Amino acid sequence: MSKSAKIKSKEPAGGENWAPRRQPNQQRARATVDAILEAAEKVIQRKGYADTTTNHIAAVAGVSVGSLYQYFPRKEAIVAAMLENAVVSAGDVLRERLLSRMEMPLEAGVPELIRMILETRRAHSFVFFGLPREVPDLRVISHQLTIESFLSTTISAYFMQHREQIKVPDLHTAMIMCTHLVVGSINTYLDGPSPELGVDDFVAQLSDALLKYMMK
Amino acid sequence: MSKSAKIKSKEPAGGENWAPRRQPNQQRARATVDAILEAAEKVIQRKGYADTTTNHIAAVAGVSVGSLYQYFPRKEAIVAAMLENAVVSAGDVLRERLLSRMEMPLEAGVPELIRMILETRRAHSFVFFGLPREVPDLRVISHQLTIESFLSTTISAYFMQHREQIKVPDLHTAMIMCTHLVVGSINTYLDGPSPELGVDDFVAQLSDALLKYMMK
Amino acid sequence: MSKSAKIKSKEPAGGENWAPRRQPNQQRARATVDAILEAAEKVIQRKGYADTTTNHIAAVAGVSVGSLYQYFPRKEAIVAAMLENAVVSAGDVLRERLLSRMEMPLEAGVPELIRMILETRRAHSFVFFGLPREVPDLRVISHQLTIESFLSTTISAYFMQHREQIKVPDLHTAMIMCTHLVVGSINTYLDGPSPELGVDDFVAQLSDALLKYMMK
Amino acid sequence: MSKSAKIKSKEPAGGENWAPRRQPNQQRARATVDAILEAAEKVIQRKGYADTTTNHIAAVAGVSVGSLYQYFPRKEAIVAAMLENAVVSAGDVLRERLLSRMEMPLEAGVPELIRMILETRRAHSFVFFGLPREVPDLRVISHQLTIESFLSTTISAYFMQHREQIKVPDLHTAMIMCTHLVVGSINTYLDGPSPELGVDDFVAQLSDALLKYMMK
DNA sequence: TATGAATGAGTTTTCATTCAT
DNA sequence: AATGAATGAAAACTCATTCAT
Repeated sequence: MSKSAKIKSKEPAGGENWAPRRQPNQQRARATVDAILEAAEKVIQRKGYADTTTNHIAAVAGVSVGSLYQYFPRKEAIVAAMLENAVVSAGDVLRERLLSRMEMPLEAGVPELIRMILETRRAHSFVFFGLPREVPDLRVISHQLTIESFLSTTISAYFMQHREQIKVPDLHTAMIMCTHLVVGSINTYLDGPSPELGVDDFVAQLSDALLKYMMK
Repeated sequence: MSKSAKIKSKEPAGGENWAPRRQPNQQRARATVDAILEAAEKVIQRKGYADTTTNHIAAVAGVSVGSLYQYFPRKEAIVAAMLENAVVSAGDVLRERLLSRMEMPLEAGVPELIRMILETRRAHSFVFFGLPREVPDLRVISHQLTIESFLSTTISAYFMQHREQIKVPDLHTAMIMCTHLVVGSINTYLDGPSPELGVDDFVAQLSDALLKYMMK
Repeated sequence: MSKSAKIKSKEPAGGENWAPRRQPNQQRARATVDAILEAAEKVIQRKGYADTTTNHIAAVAGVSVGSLYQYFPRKEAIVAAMLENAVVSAGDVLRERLLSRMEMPLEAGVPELIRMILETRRAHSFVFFGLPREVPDLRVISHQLTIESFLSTTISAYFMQHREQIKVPDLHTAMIMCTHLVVGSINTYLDGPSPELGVDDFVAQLSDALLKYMMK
Repeated sequence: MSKSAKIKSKEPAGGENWAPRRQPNQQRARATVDAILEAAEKVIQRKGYADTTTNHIAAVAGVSVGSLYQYFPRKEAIVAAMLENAVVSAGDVLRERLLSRMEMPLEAGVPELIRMILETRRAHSFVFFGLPREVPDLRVISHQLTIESFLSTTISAYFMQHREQIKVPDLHTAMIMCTHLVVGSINTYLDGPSPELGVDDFVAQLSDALLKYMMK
């Protein structure tokens, strides 16, 4: 039983409610929510989710626990919001940058694409890698929401644009495989301890592998 | 000193102690330890580490909490032991199977290698993927101990054996990159929800990509 | 960090922190603290410190354990607070009463003084005698804080006031000795099982001994 | 409820049984008992009674817990035995030394007596002072058994021997008072932190006070 | 008689969440 | 809307004691 579940549940036991408790439409409220989210990221990053107390988050945010619970019905709702924020913003950035490179030829575009993904992941590293790992109940929503799906779409979209250059018997399979190769390698690369490969080298090699895979 | 005080100063304030508290040299003890480990795997897999209580593990193992703590000084020590067990046994299997395939030509050996790694990982899936994610303090030792390093060595060893067929400017870089590609892709593949690609297809594709990458 | 891990590293590893966790500035809080302190005295007196659980104290105080720990970071902090309270209040009483008797001649003043000390000690008997004995870690602070030092000062002050009547070669030594005689005898008297000597007799005899000791 | 009481009591709930479980009549057994007692003193002195586990005592004694419980039915029985040992041996020493000084005149005998008591107490300091304080349930038996009563008897005996020199209206009261003065002062003296008075000075002053008190 | 593995009730302490003000 | 005191269920861990071998 998770800690939240342990609590004498006053909620009539309906489905989970991940949404913030109220839409903060007023400025003051918006500021409060932001302060909480910021504080949460700071604190959780330092101490880990399990060791972060809502009271501590509230204190760092400069609000009372009561206020915190006004906007987030349970602890997990805070990290859910963090994740959503990050995913949305990262997705926006990615989409935008991709659009302007859609026409780039594969030889130049693939390294660009890889680098973009790498950087986006690194920028939000903690939220993307750390959080879903530490918050068990977040994993469910994480897999749907995570940038993974954005990436998959993004990558596919780009390759579809250049599909006539691609020499593979089954395009769909290749798409999936590309996603695995790109996302997987980047994960392993970023997740490991200090890498034995410079970023530029890594990007170059991965691009090389990808291009060879797809263009005979 | 009161009970609470005991907690503070029990360990002489050195680094963490992951080792089992005593070596069970009698068979009754050995059985207890095994039962605990088995129960732990079962329970943690089902409920997640954070939601698993030591009392529950003990109950499932059919022993008392006291016995549990006789052999594992803290909750984390249990999962540490699980991880070590899995890493060692997986490593053994892998090494052995690899040796008998060392002479296989790349075209046949690479798929074999990939499949072997994939299967080993899948067999111990939870311990390799789930555990280190859920147990923050395990991550440190996990990275050193994890099969990752075995894999890296394993893969490198095989490719070195066939290095004259490999057409890459920098063999070292290629080795590293191969590890990222293999391990990363397999992780992503296994880690995702139900895969859109059959195992055979996945292995075939990954092998294809790898061979192309390394042999022009 | 898991629950157990929290325990280890909660306090930044400095010296013990005996201070109450927060200053109860609101009256509700003040009432809670007082209730806890009262309950603690009652319960510990009856069952002994080692056999008193914080849950029980809280229950008797009519508050939740959580509240208890809001104000007292560890079990020992409760008795530390009790001791400090008692020492301060006893010291105040003693000082005040002594001042109004400073001019009393030795023959009348010494019995007065002895009786005062006896009564003060008896009033707070448990806190002064029992507590420091039962709570090992309290002993350190107890010796500095204890009324012992107050007594020593108090007694010395009075005798210094009348030093011209005192016929001893070394006034300093005599002062120290007097403290030992008074405090020691009173301790033994109060600490024993039912005394074989009435209080009045005891005070008279001790006064007698003291006066003879100091005035030839 | 004390810890021992908590245990599912297999004992039919008769009166306490403080006696060692069996009379160790064989050599090996005697050695075991002694080893346990020695280990107990060493360990308890260092860590305090509450923090000393029976397992630890057994380990230090070089025997198994099982053996320990063969001879001491409960943890407290160990300290009870320690106390009894000390009291008996101290009593013997005291009695013997006193007998040879019975005829000494008060002026020389009183300092001798005081020094004897002081030294005996200091020699067994921990057992006499520390133990009874730390072991709640020991206090009952402690008061009857403690050297206190020996002292009282001892002191009285000596003074009775010289009662014709004593000029007090009520000899009985004086006896009691003397015990309080001697025992109390010595306690306070020994119990305090580093004393401000040398032993010789202390003995001299206390003797002085005593003699003046009793001989006008 | 010795051993030491096993027991399990009981303790301290935490922290998500509520609610009176 | 905000505050922060109060709540209390639950978890990790200990250790006196037992008992099968």
